[in-house]
Amino acid sequence: MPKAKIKSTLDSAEKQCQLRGTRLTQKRKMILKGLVSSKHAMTAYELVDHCKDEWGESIPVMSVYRILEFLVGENLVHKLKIANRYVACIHISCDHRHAVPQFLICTGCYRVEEVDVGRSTMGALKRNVEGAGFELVSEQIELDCICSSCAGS
Amino acid sequence: MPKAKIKSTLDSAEKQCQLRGTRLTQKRKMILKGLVSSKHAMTAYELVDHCKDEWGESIPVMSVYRILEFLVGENLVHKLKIANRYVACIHISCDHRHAVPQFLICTGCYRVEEVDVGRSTMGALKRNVEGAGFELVSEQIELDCICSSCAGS
DNA sequence: AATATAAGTGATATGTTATATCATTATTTT
DNA sequence: AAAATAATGATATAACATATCACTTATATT
Repeated sequence: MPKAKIKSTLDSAEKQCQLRGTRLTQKRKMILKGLVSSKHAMTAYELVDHCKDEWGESIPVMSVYRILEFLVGENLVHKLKIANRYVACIHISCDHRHAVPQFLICTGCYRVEEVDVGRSTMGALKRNVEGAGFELVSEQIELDCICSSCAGS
Repeated sequence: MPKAKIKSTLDSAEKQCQLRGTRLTQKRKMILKGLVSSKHAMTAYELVDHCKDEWGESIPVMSVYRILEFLVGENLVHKLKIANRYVACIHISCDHRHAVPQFLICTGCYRVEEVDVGRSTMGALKRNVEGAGFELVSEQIELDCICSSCAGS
């Protein structure tokens, strides 16, 4: 991802936080930057290492988890539960509210693509949920895949 | 689940293993029984406790993980990755191959319902996968929900 | 039946992911 | 500046999972 795009994404994130009256602190920005810069979903511990290696910053893992929790709450980051990893939301720059996300997660390298689930598709899944007397808590589809690069090797 | 149904399910599982030339040993049967008897998805450690409490059997957690791996391989048990838990397949008794499963997982009590995803719905999700140059590895949809009983309280 | 082979299980250690709790520091409000 | 609130650090531990080697049980071969 080009530097300029990263910067504008972080600026956009900051603006969104300001609007909501929350603060994108330096540490939070750093974690978000780590995720925005990566095509791959990362664990909290990998982010600790990344901050140390890339910027010489030692952030305790507890803080990273808290920061991730904050970023998820601000809709800037998604937690991928099937992988126990985190990715930046691809919609940070385009302010608008996005549709239900479908995450394609490479089980080889954890590269992630985020696409939109169509309304009718989501409707069908939701009808199954309601038909069983359940309520959907988290509107997010995660699928174990392999990316072209991992499939080729 | 009524005792008779549990027994017939285990018998069916045993038969399927025989056909494939694999063995449903006593320990494996015990773990499967634990899952078949439960409406709730369970962790490996919970199964250790269950075997101890219910049948006075001490099974090391390492063995439980191995047994779960076996049972998943035999399509008798599903691993729910978003919950780090396991559930018995609902199709053990009805020999036939089932469609792509959609798991509705209560985040409150881990009660699970397994339903079928419609062909067209799955087709739409798959097109998204292929459109991004990925390949689906595991045909299984898991959704975080709340069950009626947990929603009521 | 005795032996060889393979499959299954036990024991031990350790790795990975995540949370609880209390202390400290930084920011905002009064 | 003091008080209140928010954020972070430090430490400990819980929860989930795998690696490896030893031992036992079941199956196949002689």
